[in-house]
Amino acid sequence: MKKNTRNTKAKAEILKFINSSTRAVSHLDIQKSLGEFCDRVTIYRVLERLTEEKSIHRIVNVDGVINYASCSSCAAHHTHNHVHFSCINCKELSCLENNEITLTLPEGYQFKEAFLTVSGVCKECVDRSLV
Amino acid sequence: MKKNTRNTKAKAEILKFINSSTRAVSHLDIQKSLGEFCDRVTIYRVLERLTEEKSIHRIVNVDGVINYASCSSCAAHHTHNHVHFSCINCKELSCLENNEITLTLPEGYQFKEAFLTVSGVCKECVDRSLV
DNA sequence: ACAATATCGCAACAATGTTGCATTAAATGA
DNA sequence: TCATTTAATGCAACATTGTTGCGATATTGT
Repeated sequence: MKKNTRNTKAKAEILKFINSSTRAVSHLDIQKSLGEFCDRVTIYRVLERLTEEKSIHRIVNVDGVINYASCSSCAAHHTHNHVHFSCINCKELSCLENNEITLTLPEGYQFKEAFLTVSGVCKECVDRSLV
Repeated sequence: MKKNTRNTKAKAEILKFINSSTRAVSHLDIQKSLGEFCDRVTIYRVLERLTEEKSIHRIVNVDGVINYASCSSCAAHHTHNHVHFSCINCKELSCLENNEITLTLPEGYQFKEAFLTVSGVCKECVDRSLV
């Protein structure tokens, strides 16, 4: 008995926002963007659904905040172990290219997922602080 | 005008708990362990202080929960970019040896810190589930 | 169009983290 | 040792973030 998912306005709008964003966005980002478009709870539920459908993916930021992205560059090497960059100033979360990593686990360990994030200051914020 | 920190009972007790734990612990773990020993708020403030003093360090777990550890093996190579391993079963958080990583940031970016965590199942849990 | 039911909005709740302020207790020097 | 200074605590109140139940609504297959 498979549960069918429906394409609702909320889902479409949220996915559009995530797809059009250059960085991973949090629940709060979405809420601010959508305004009164839909309820706070709906956003939680849509995000859950979209994640299950694998239309987006979850990234835990270095401050513990969960972000969502449909990061096409991520998708391209989703099975690989690539690194995310998190700006401590503007909170931008992006994918770092050219950082494919080979991880070696000790004998007997089972690998599930890699969470690789570097924190720092992105170019935009560096430039802005120098002005 | 440097601010002096004091060694209080709460701080001592919390640090003792973290040091004696084999895994990284959350605020909730500490609260459960200490019971009525001190206030919830005090734990938050002590953790903040201990982190500033670098007596412990913060690790964001793969589920977004912030954990604290005094991981001695971490301390040894704290300046390097080494990888943590987080067991999804027993929650054990340990350091992975032989995984020194070279990270390359885009031009103009400033590096601050690397958060590298691999989730999976540790040997102990793998063995146990096979029995 | 109609029925089935996935999804929504709302309210209420739970968990987690923060702030202000009066009180307590470390650390220091007399 | 004792008084003084002020860091740290406890408490209350608040803020933020995430969850759950349920009646109402809207999407989808027929």
